[in-house]
Amino acid sequence: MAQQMGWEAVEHVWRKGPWTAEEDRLLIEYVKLYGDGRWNNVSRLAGLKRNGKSCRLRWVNYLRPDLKKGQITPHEERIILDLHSRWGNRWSTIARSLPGRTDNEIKNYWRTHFKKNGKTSSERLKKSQAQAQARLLKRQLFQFQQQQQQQQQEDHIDMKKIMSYFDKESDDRSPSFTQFGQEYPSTTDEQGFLSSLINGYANLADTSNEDMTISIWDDLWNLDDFRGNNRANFQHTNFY
DNA sequence: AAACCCCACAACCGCCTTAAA
DNA sequence: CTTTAAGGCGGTTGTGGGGTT
Repeated sequence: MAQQMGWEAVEHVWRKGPWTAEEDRLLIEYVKLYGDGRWNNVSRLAGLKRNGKSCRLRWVNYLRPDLKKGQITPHEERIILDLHSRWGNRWSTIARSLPGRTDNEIKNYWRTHFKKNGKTSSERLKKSQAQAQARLLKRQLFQFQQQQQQQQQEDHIDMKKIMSYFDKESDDRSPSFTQFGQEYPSTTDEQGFLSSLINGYANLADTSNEDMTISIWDDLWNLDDFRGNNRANFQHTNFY
């Protein structure tokens, strides 16, 4: 074909589509011999008619031995929801918190289980997002409280003060971190993040759907854990 | 039985960043 | 400093299997 058209210089017509067992075997063999990397060498050294990108993707998303097989667990799902509420579609960032899961897997999971639900039931999606947001906010507030308690209790800050701030009907909700004490979060990014959480709480508190609000906060109390060793304290911490 | 639809996930594409030459 | 190859990332599409009509 190439010769017929005078394209002798064309070296490869890369194979595309689903990988065969034989191709997988060749790729695994290549990684055994040369390590993972230099993916553009695979076709030459392993005899695979796949381009480097395709090989890398196949290895990273499917063949890597440290991949976790099987369904996403409820615990992993909560992590995905939490982190997605924090980071948005930064799938690789989210994947770093889920050992053995790939960004592609998490991305697909999110799209099929949550984004799709939004099409058929926007309420369900909103609730899911609100749940994740509320969960994250609560965690942050709890951690904040813990930190403050460790810092010599000099400011006598407690969560009731914070929550009374949130509960104000005032429009004056622009968060001022000095109200919560000093130096948390420590970076500008984190300050922005916590600021958004505070606004998020305000939105939750403003929701007109009382059932949804109750449901969201009910769910919070039923979390298995967000970190096992904090659970007991967490359950006895009244954030209202 | 066959046509159609839906879902889950694998794979590709294009763009961006990084590192090496 | 510039160029280029390689890798990484997020969005999108393709594919196969199972269920429904």
